[in-house]
Amino acid sequence: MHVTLQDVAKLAGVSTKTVSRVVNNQSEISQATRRRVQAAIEQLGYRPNILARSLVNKRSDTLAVVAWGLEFYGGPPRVLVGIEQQIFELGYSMLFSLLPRPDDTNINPVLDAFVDRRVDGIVWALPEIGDNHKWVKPERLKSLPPIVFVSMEPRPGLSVVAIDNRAGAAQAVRHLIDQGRRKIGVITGPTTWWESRERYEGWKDTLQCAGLDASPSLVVEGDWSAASGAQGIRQLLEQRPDIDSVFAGNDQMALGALGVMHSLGRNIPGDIAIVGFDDVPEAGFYWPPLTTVYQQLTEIGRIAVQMLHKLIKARRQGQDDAEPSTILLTPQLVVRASSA
Amino acid sequence: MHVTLQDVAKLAGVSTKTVSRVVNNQSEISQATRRRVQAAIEQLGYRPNILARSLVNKRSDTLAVVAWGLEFYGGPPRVLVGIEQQIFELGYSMLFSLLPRPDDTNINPVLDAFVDRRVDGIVWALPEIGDNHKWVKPERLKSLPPIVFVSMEPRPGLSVVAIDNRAGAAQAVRHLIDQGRRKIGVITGPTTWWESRERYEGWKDTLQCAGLDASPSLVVEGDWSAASGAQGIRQLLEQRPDIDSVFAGNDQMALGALGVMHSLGRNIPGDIAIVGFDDVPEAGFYWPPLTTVYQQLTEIGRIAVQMLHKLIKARRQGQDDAEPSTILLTPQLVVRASSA
DNA sequence: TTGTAGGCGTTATCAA
DNA sequence: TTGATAACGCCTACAA
Repeated sequence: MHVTLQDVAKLAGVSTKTVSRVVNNQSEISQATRRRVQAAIEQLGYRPNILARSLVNKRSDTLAVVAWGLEFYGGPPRVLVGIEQQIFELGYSMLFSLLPRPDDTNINPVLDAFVDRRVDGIVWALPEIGDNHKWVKPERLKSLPPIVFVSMEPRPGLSVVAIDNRAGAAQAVRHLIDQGRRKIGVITGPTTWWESRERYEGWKDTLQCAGLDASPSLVVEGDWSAASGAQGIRQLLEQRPDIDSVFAGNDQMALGALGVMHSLGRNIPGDIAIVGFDDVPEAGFYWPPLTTVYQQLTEIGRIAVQMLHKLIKARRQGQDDAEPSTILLTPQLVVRASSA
Repeated sequence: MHVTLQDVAKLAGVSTKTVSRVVNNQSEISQATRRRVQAAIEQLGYRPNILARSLVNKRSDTLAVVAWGLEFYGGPPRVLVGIEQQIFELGYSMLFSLLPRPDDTNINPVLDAFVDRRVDGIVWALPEIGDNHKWVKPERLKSLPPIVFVSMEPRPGLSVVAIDNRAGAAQAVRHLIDQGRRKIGVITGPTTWWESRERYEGWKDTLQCAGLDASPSLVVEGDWSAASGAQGIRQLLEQRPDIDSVFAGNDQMALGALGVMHSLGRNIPGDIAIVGFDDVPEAGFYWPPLTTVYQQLTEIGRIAVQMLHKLIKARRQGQDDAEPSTILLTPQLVVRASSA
């Protein structure tokens, strides 16, 4: 079926090892034979069997990636693009898996599939929700290739890349305060999500430091969807008719809030200022254009793969796993008309 | 490093072949030895090396997927989710690649990487743009595993799954006509895109059949972005101040158009009705909620993989490639306030 | 029911 | 500079 080294060797009148050397640009080979072999390779359309190579080399040059939620909002795809680009640029292939649910704790089948295929490393790009990180234990990690976690709460001994959600939320709230707002409500994502809690804490800390009200009546919980944002702001207005601004945990919920304001005939930002989080590509075209917090998600993906690459190289050199590190990127506020 | 069949065999006091039988649930084995072997497997934490297995079986149980544009709009991620789910459910692993540019004609490195890894099949999930399908020739395909194309113009001899964009656009325009609109402009995607041309043709055919104006002054070309939608409607209003509605080639461009209408103080749908295409999750929360065309993108992904699976099985049984087929899914109009 | 021998396609070792 | 031989981990054929 497929052309093999043997076929090429036979045609070129050399040994398989010689062909192998040509294929891998190894050591010195006489120009003459090299050319002869190369001609044979092209004539036969030879392509090396990476599986066989991996078997003997004990490395698959493949990285595994686990993700979730590509279809629901804009974040995961952007992270994935960064991951894929960096994987490709480093010469790896990418094995890809989605979890059916983000808080799935039944992750062993996924991990086993990766191990069975002898991937060189794993990028775990799932949000931290509830207990879904509990499987990460030293004894389990020992039987796995190096792993880098994306968007998980940093923990000693683990390699983690994440956005500093707290700092991002603080920027957003600080901006509202600077605009003269004093009654600042918040629509959080699900409190089971670490990222969501961080954004909430950023809201709370900033208000408290400024000596402003951060009481529970200013807080409602959404589920990231625009519908929950709409529901959320209705509830907020009921609890606290005096609010002058709202910080939403993501752009979708902010969008839902905008819609409710329109249908109530309220003016934005005149009556109420609204700020989101994420800076989805459309945010600048919402009505009014949405002030939000831009996250370097593609960069996060790239950095995660770079870290992983280092861990892999380190383990190969017998360094008993290079010191794991944590990288937190600080997002950037993007001011638009919904708040100014 | 890794536990092998040999290790298990030694511990259980049997031959490697016996262990292999247990691992693969093969033929009859005495309960006694089976249990003994299984105990050894668990004790050692044995995991089969799929690479070695693939080498001898001449099948990797891996499907390759090529995509593009995950970060720009909502379509590709939804297709990808369907692809991944179906791949997983059929017991394959998924090798994943993104192209840096969708109209890249330099696809040989990508294909080679797949062939080198002996993938069992390929899902080519790239939009058809310009000449980017020209590499698909019988002689090239012969040296490749089975391929299914997603969102490409159907061609004899190829397996293609796509949305019937023309029918979708026709539904949208027909709806506008039914609402009493008579001067219906269109903001198309890039005309280099097959999908975009199809939607344009749907617009044109429907208007012509209804005896309405479909002249070039009613047409502007965007690039799928919200910004181009904004630019597009400005240009349309200049060319044809008399338009009473606009069909946008996707939801992003429709969103851009909505924004311009707001800033001009025009009423939607009173002054101008607007219809999009895609039904992104947020479309129902745009202001006003956007009438648009829902595409079964996840379904497209699943169907593509199912077709691929059949092609693979057929080729294994020596059927000289099962008859390739084309599947066109008809999208569904979703009526919201922007047009009614 | 179980085991032995051989090979899948590649690379490393070590000798020529 | 080249080549024979032995792995890598698994599975199939054929025996026992």
